[in-house]
Amino acid sequence: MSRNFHIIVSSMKLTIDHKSQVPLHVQAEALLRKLIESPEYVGGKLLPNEVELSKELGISRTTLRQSINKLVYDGLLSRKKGVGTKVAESKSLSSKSKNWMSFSQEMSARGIPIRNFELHVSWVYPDKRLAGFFQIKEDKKILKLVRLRGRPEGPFVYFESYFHPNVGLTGEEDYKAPLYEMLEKEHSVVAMVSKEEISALLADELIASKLETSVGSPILFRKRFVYDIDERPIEYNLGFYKADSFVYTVESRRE
Amino acid sequence: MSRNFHIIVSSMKLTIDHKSQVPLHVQAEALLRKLIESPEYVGGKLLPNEVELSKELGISRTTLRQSINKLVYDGLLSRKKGVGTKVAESKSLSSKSKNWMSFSQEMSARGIPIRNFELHVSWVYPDKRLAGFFQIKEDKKILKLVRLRGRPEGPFVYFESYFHPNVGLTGEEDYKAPLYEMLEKEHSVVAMVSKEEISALLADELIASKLETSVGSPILFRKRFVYDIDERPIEYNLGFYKADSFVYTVESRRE
DNA sequence: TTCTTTACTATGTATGTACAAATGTATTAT
DNA sequence: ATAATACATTTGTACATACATAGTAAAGAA
Repeated sequence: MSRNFHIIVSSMKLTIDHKSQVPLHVQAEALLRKLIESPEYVGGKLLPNEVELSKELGISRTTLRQSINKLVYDGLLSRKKGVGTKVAESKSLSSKSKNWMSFSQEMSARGIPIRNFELHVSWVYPDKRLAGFFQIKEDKKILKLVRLRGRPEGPFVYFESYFHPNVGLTGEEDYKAPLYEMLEKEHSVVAMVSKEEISALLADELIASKLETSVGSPILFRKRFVYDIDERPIEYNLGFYKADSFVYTVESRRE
Repeated sequence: MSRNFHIIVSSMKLTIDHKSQVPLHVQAEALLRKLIESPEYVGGKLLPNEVELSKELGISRTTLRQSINKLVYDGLLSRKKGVGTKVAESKSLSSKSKNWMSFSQEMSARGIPIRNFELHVSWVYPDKRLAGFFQIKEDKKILKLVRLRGRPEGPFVYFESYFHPNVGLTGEEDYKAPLYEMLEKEHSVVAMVSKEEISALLADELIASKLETSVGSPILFRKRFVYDIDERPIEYNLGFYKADSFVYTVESRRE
């Protein structure tokens, strides 16, 4: 007989599916992430102890600890020997940070009219890096979207985007409209988490010609990894910004 | 009979002491940190596999994995199933905005030793921009802090900081310690909000010479405005990062 | 050759177990 | 009352073990 392992918090039922392909410690981590959002625990109440919780979820204490460790490392939980585990007081400000916007939203928020200079849609084989990010095989084609956008006077950003096959894009969509809105309405894909890496580099010939600048001019380079609510990868995005016409802003607040 | 567990790399003998009070996984982590600094492994050579290595060190595979996991999380190692573990190619540093950390905290969290190459403290008249930000008159001197910091091998960031007079800095403080902690403890000033503008530029002569790179190389430029709990300005900070050794990361989550 | 199958290697996932150490609480002795 | 002691609780450390899965390479079939 197959039991159904779960935990109920704020009349919300969080379960672990032992038949799922998703590793148990990943499921447990996702579950804990939701758990610690609930008002019951943000107040500083201790979580159920590890032995209890592992029993409730039907996983071993070792596996559970694997998940907890990650959250501790991320600064979401804090533990004390002999006491217990609770939501960290300085619960990261990531959730509060408001920089979750699509390009068009970012621009219109600044009052800048957008123009699309180029737009190419194609199906390509992922390289190792992409296949790794999307967790797919390299012989499975994915949608590639290349966009050159900017102000009426001229382009200032060159995008290269790749999308996970499961997102269900056909390549026939209207890519002039805000992308994430379209994904949500037409494909029921909700972009939830975005991880970005920002660095600087010099324009090579391709980038320089696209952005109508000279080789060796400074470029703000942004890699963006977008995930849905279950931390599944949706989009891999490379953005090359002309540094003299774009500034990336971040606002963070300690809690 | 007590065996002596160790590993030899670059004629350096790294050992694990089973009689020590320090937990084995902590010792193993420290050992691996040294190990992966050696030229043998930075080249991309695979580390000994987990089963072998755990035997050599006289610890269980589980314990060893605990150490490796942490280094993977810190971005120092990368693993591939069926292949092995090696030093991550882009062993470049990154800054996680979500944790609201000072430079030294960011670095020490990643196990990177910091070195201060230069440190200059002076009192200067603010220019218009600074006076405007701090809401003070231009004839009121403010504290200027210039720092050149980086890894033992060489500097990778050049900071220019200015502080509001009301913060109460005398210029005699210990600026090698984490700055915001010191402000909080000794001057009861709590940094709360940080607004950052990130862009790219080319190294000019000053920056190039300080960062030991060439004129025209790509620099990640970060302006940082720091405010206290009442939104009063505390610090104005300019950071010039060598782009090839620093990546700025942002993680955001929609609510 | 070229493709397929097979074997091997290394990491990934998961469990069960045992004892250590820190903390808080209840009990007892002074 | 106060201090010392004992006990229960909870996380921390550590091990042995088993099987799953991805990647690589060698052997075999077309």
